[in-house]
Amino acid sequence: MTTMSGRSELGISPVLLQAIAQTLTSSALTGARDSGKGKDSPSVSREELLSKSKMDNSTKDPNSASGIVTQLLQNLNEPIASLMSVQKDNTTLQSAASSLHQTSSDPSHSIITQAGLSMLGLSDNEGFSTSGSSSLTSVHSNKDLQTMHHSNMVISSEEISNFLLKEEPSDDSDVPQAAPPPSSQGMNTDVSSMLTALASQHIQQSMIQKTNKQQALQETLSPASHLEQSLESMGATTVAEATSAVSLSDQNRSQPQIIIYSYINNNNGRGDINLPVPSSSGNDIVVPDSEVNAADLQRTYRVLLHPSDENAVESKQTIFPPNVTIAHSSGSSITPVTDAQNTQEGMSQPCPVCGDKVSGYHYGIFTCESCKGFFKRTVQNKKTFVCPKSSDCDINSLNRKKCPACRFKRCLIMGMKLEAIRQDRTRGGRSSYEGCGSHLKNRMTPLEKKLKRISGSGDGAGSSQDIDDGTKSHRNLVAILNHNAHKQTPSPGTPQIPELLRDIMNLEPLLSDDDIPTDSIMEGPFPEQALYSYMMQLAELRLYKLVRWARNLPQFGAISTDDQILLLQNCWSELIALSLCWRSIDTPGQISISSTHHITAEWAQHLGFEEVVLRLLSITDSFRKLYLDQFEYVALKVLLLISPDVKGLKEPRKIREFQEKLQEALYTYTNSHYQNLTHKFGELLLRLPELSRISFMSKDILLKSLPETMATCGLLVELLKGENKGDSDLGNGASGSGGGLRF
DNA sequence: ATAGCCTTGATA
DNA sequence: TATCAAGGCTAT
Repeated sequence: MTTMSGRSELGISPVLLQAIAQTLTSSALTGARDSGKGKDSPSVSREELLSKSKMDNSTKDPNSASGIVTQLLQNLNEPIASLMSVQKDNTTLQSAASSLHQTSSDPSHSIITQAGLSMLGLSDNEGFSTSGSSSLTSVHSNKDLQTMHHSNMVISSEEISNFLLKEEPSDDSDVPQAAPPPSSQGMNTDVSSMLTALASQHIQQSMIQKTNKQQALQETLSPASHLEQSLESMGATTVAEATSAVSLSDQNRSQPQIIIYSYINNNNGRGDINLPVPSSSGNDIVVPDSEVNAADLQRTYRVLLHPSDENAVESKQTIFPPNVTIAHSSGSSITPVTDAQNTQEGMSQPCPVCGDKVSGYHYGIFTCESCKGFFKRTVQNKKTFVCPKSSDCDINSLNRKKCPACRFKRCLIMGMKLEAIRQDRTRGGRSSYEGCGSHLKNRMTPLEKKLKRISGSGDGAGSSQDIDDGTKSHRNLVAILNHNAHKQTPSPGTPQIPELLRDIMNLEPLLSDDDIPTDSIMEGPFPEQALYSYMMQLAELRLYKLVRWARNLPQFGAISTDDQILLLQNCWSELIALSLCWRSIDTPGQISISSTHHITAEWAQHLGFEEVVLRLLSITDSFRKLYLDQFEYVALKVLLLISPDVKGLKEPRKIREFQEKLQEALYTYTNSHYQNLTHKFGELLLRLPELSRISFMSKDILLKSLPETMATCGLLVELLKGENKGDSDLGNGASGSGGGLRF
């Protein structure tokens, strides 16, 4: 019934229109690297829109879509405008602080909502502490606090403290004096230090609660309650990977530190921990045969990895043991670790490949002497191995000779680096491949040392900009598989990647979280309320990025604006769900909502959305087993967007054509790159309906936990309400202003 | 082929 | 100059 443009039919809300109008008319490629194509989108300039709209106003129904666009374009002082600016200046705190007043006062309510947001990938990618997340902790560095100190705050400290104290009036007394981070000394009257102090207390409390719960649960799963014991009991080998703490002074922006444990489990039991490789499909990892030299192997590896290196945040390389609480003595910080400690830690762990005694840092990880030699021989001599079984052999120091295929696979999974093998075989010297010294990258400042001393625990192993180093498991496997396919295709040189896919890939930087502010209140633990408010702001930002990304997609600009809007309305949550899966591809058992935050099913259960997380985990598993790679991932995203069957499209045919091109590109790519995975293309497409189900469930949860006070602000809320419009007439009626989206 | 030990050489 | 992560050598 909604086949024509115009507000009465489309029912596009002003907020969404404004958002889209802004993003569609702004110089959209800012922040993106040159796509090389310079494809200027055919959309009209803002001036054009404005002048056109003026005419429209005088001659047409002011309720027409373009009329509304005009109004919105002329009236840019809405919340959206300020949100847009958050990316560029430091008013984040201001926005967040002002939102504090709007937040529901029901803490549990907010927790759920916040978690829901996180699940949808709407939280910040870096530096946020979803308070109480058991997988990680955050630290306040001196720098963070200074940044906070200098932030442009418009809200008074009194206001914030009143708010916070009002939220949790009685709890504070229960908390043992969780001192504010020592680095806050001298600023005790600041808002920042006050927030930090409060945050410490809050987070400590929730950590205590969660630890108890998780321990209880964990003990039902395994008799051990401690990390090491637990992993050992599962037959797992632990390895301290990336045991480097953040060298905050070396970074432009600080990140919370996280404890990273790479682990592997041979039991494959209950889906708790899985090898990030298929065990059922029987796809052996086969090292290139003797016609292919090591240089080829490495070249392939690089070719595949290069594009997403730009966008490293998309694929996390850390694996957290699920269902494990990492205990630390203080709720507010973990401890920087010295080089010596890192080395010591690495040396004291068993070899991650076979469990033997570690002899040193070899090819990117700490391994034993034999696995070092094995990896070297294998790569240098271009060995080809095929597992006689199902590619999931157990590898230990006793049987490691039995199956070199699985041993080598495990080397790669654990993060041994092909590029560490020197092609020229020169001896001596230091290597320079990326991550070669990731265990030595800590240079603690005196203040960090102080922090460490005070927090007094040495179990923290952080990772900074090298977060992507180490276990490049999925990528490595994909690289090898890909290489194997190339071997069969005697076409030398770079693999053919359809231009369309390459163009799409070039837009990925638009979705990166690089420009999301990481310095201010969201650093470190923070009370749920403020965190939630701030996350709402970030949620908005991510949705804007989505719009901007879509707008720059090849051919998307040729679609009429109304159709663009419909398509975006239709798929935004699926896109977020899919990106969550991609983020989580290397964290089996966990959904990585950001580079630093991971949700286990258990935690999700605690917060009431276990079902969604389980489904996400399941679909992520299947992507992993299918060796989904980055080109396929971006193609799937666009396929989600370009769906000609959306109701109300003006030009479904045009959209269908685009869809067909895309489908063909993906088909070509997948079939040529994965010749031994003949079912891959179809399997990938078959995941999309499930993604829709997941996103529907997520939206439902989010909507139900949406505080009343948030009812009027933001694109996210607009979209959510639009979803709900059909069932309950939440929005305003036929001609209300700023109501829900109607379809 | 494996794995323990040796040699090398750029870097801190 | 000490370190340490590369490659080399060789008994098994």
